[in-house]
Amino acid sequence: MKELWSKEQEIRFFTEFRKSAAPEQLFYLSDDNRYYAYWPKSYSGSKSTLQARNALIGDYTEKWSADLLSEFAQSNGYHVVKGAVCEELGLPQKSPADVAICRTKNVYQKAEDILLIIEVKMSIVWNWELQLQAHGEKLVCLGDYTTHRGNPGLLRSDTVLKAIGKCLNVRISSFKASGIPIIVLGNTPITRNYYEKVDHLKRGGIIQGFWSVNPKPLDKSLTPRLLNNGEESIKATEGLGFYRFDTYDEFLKKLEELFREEREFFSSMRTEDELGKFIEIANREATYEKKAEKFLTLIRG
DNA sequence: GAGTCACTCGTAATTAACTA
DNA sequence: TAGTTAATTACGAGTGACTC
Repeated sequence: MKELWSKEQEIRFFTEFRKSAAPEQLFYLSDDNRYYAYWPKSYSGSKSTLQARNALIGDYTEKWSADLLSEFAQSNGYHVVKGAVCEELGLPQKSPADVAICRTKNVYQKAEDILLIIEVKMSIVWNWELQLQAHGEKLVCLGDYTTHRGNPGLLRSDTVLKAIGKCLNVRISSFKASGIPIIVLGNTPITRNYYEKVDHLKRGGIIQGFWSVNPKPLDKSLTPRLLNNGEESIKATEGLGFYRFDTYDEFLKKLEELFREEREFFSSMRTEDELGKFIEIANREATYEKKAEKFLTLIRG
């Protein structure tokens, strides 16, 4: 049984990379010689911007996401591919799919063998202090993302926009992309400003969901911790464009749902007269599937 | 070795919301 | 209406991987 994102995963990240990286590569060093993962909001000393950690986080979270999907893929006879390349779908070697579920295990994929594309946008969510001690070292959690200056993962508008851009690039690359679902996988909520936008993206068939695999991004004290806008971490948006998973089973269920039905993305800018004609022609076909096929052929013609 | 790109995150600048 | 605070956007930073 796989586990979703939690403090445990972040401890593993720091523990793993501390074997090969100096504390200064993973933590900020404050004026009073303390190592912080993020600058605490209460800290007022001199600050720097840590860059050496970025690529490590990207790599770690992509591997972790691939592992999270591996059981599901295997049980269905598919493969999880990290960094899948498919020129046809606008996924060149320079900007491959972070993770994909495919029919084969090759990095180089044909469009028809790709079943799901996943864009991973994850960060370190909590703040941590590395305490060096005489006998080893200790990681102490200092608080959730409301307590530090960092704005992790999908809480950043530019991260969300970048994810949308990449997904859109795949969608418009080829008609072969129109049946492949695309998911943005994160470990934070999204900001209120994007609630309606992610729902529109889902309804429009561009991105099938912004999924958070972090069940408890906020620490709760005896009284529930509220965000500035007066709400706790959001479970889902109205149109399910954003969805937070609380258990691995729930995640599996949603994945199965995604694979169960074949979908077709289409977009167009046609006059009502043209659309009416297309519908009339398509309606002459015998079955709903045939009607849809005919309609899509006409609209793409 | 130069150039390009993508990674994430700090912060300046801008916009929105609130208060007196 | 002006001043203040909060929220959001956009830019640019260092690094490693990659290509030529």
